[in-house]
Amino acid sequence: MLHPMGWDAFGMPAENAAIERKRHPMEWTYSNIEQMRAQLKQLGYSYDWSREIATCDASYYKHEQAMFLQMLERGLAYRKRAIANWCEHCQTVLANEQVEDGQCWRCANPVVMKELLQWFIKTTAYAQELLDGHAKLDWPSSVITKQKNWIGRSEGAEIRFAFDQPVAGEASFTVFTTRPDTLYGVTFVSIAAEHPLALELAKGGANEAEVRAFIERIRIEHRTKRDDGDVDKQGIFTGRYAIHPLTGQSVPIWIANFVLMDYGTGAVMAVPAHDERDFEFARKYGLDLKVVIQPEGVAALDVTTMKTAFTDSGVLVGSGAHDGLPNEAAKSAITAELVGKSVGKATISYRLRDWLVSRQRYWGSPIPVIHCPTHGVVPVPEKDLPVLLPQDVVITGEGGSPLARHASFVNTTCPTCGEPARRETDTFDTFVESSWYFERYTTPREENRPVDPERARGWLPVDLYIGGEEHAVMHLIYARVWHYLMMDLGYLPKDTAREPFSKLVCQGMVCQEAFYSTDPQNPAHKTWCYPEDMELRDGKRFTKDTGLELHSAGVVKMSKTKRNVVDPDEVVAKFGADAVRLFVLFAAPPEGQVDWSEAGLEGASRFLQRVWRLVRDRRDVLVATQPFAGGALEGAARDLRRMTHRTIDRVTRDLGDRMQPNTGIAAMMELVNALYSFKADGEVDRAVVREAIDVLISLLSPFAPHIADELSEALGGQGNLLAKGWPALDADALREDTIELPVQVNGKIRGRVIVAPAADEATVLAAARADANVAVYLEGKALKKVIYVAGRILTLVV
RNA sequence: GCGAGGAUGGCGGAACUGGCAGACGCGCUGGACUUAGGAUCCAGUGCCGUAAGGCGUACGGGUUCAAGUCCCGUUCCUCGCACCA
Repeated sequence: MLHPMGWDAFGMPAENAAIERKRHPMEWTYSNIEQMRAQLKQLGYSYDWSREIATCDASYYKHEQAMFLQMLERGLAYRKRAIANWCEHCQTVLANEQVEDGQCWRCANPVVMKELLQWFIKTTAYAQELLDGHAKLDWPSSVITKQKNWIGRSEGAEIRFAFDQPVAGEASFTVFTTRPDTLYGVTFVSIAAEHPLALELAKGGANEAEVRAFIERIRIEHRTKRDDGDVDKQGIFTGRYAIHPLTGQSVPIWIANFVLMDYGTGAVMAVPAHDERDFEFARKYGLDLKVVIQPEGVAALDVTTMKTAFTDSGVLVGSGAHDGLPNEAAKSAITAELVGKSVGKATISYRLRDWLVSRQRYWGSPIPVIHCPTHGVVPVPEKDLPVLLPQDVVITGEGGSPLARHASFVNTTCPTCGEPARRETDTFDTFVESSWYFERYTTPREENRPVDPERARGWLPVDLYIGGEEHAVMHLIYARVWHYLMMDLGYLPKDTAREPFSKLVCQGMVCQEAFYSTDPQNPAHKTWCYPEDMELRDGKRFTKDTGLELHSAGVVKMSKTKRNVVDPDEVVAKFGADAVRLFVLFAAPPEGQVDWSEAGLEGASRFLQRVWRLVRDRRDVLVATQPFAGGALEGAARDLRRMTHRTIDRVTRDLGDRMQPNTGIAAMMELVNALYSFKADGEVDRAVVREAIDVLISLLSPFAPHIADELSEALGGQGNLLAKGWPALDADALREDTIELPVQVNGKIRGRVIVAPAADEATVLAAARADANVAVYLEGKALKKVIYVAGRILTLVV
């Protein structure tokens, strides 16, 4: 088993700390690692620290630089212009979550959309494989669904429309549609403002200036306002027409703000009678509608009275030879007609975009390319890797990337011609590091390649991957793609498991109620308050320092920002690592959220103390007693031993396939309760108790390793408990002589009878009739039906 | 709007394939021991009822001898996507 730990250490938190605290990201990062490593060790996790990695170490990131160069060579990574959030004041690109109400999170200046040359990895090449791979995965269905939506496969057709006259040398353009069945209902076409031909269409026309202004406005507004969801539909007529590929009619070409350039072909055929967006647009601008699908069994649609587009299924009308066809069948029929006339074809479109991996930031792995005035983009030769991130920089957060101002980093020579050249100053998105760290864990000290292929294949795939559901799409898509890429680039053998994560469990967060106060001068600004800085007055909470009233933000994920955190060092000092571990495991099933509670923690601690006293109070007797070795038992001793072995069974399954440690802990608590109730009387009884306690200690050790080791030693155990192995289940001990069987009459429990577990129906029925209370309900009635589920229930119907 | 998941005592949660709803813990109530108890131990704790008994797994219906579990509809909550043609 491989149970490694490491540090995803590049990225914004360190860079922000550098800006705010005037500390170097490297120093800040490594001091955090030190502290967190100590905390994890204190909690007693069984990590293999010999495999520890930190992604900000050049010995790690140099391999992703090498892999990226391979991708570049094979065309799986490339550079193109793309639109990004840009703060003019800070001269930097912002992530979407750094844009607040259209303003920069740091300087509150407006954020604009700017086109920059950016680096991409071709995730779209794997769109279909990402979907097909889902069949092999034992993952939560919610995660699979999210990935499917993210990838967004849709089947449809590409259809070529000719221009009335060539535009910039082009005779035609192509649209993508999922509704070829509505093709005869096209009354206009819409193209994106970013479409290369958008401006060309208007050139020389009467309203060229207007169209130009419209395009400029939409290009800037387009993305920033998309978050609002409900942006008004806007468009402008280009003055030009397209020729319908089947009817030959002329339809006007519009530019519309809701058409996206980076999906499909950036142009759509508009069928306002059968598409909500086109309907809204057509009504706004007074464009024609044409009905080509009629619903069956209701009044015919009338374009003059329609209040909404008709998007359900029906039968084709006004569609030439296709009239009368159900619209589903018409999709392929019309596509076939298009193919026959060489003006279209069936195609599949995906929402998934290529992965933008460049960031104009300091704290990340440099992208290993050089820009030469003569030779353009030149990869850094592999022998020159890694491109080290320079340490001697000043980070202010303003004026763009510090790397761009670092002369000795930027100024270099072209590997091809040796002339002066400029080094790329963008760094990788941190999702790059997290996309292959699990591969690296298999052989973390390989010097000259990312992994040792044979050994990596041996370890992979990851049998059980545990992570938060927030990684459902981005990380878990990128990591799958990177694994495919490593296989396809030859870093892993061809027979390596194609999917990197077999089973995925999304664990819940640790949560606690968070409180904030608002400044009367500036009510929008929340100041979060630590629990120790609060005081209670008249049932309300106030801050100790400013005296402002506090408001609850509810029970939310612990975060330093919201100050609803607990210091692991403090709780470990107070309750011990074992109690903390036990509490977290007991409070909820793994996928559920844990609400932090001091009372719950005390409960866990109380249980451990109960176990401790159980051993301490009987220590001398226990040490002098050998555990029960087998043989006949009766009465309470037999019951206790059955309980012991049932607990082995339950805990084993709860830690295994069921993956429900909370119920396993409950089982151990029941065993402890039974041990407290048991009165040991005589040698055999004591042997059974000794066995039960030995078992309890072993079962407890994965949950509370420190106390388990301590107790084992107190009872004369030698060495590590782990070496002793897991307790063996004695199936014989589980057997019961008699059971209490509930008896129902007409669906209600009316009595219980004591019978042998395998008693036959006649015996059980006789016993039931003999039960006084059952007899009351059977009195004077004919027995219509008897249902006997052996070992479970007897139901009588009268 | 679309998609996914969920709703069980005062609280966190159990209940494995339809078969005794509420395991275990927290909290609460009473008692014991104690100078003391926020330690420990014992008892109780879904709701109504003195009891017998009745009612109970968001709400309304259905299938079944039997439903927290299966089916249909409704409400609410959480998450994701949100002009993707």
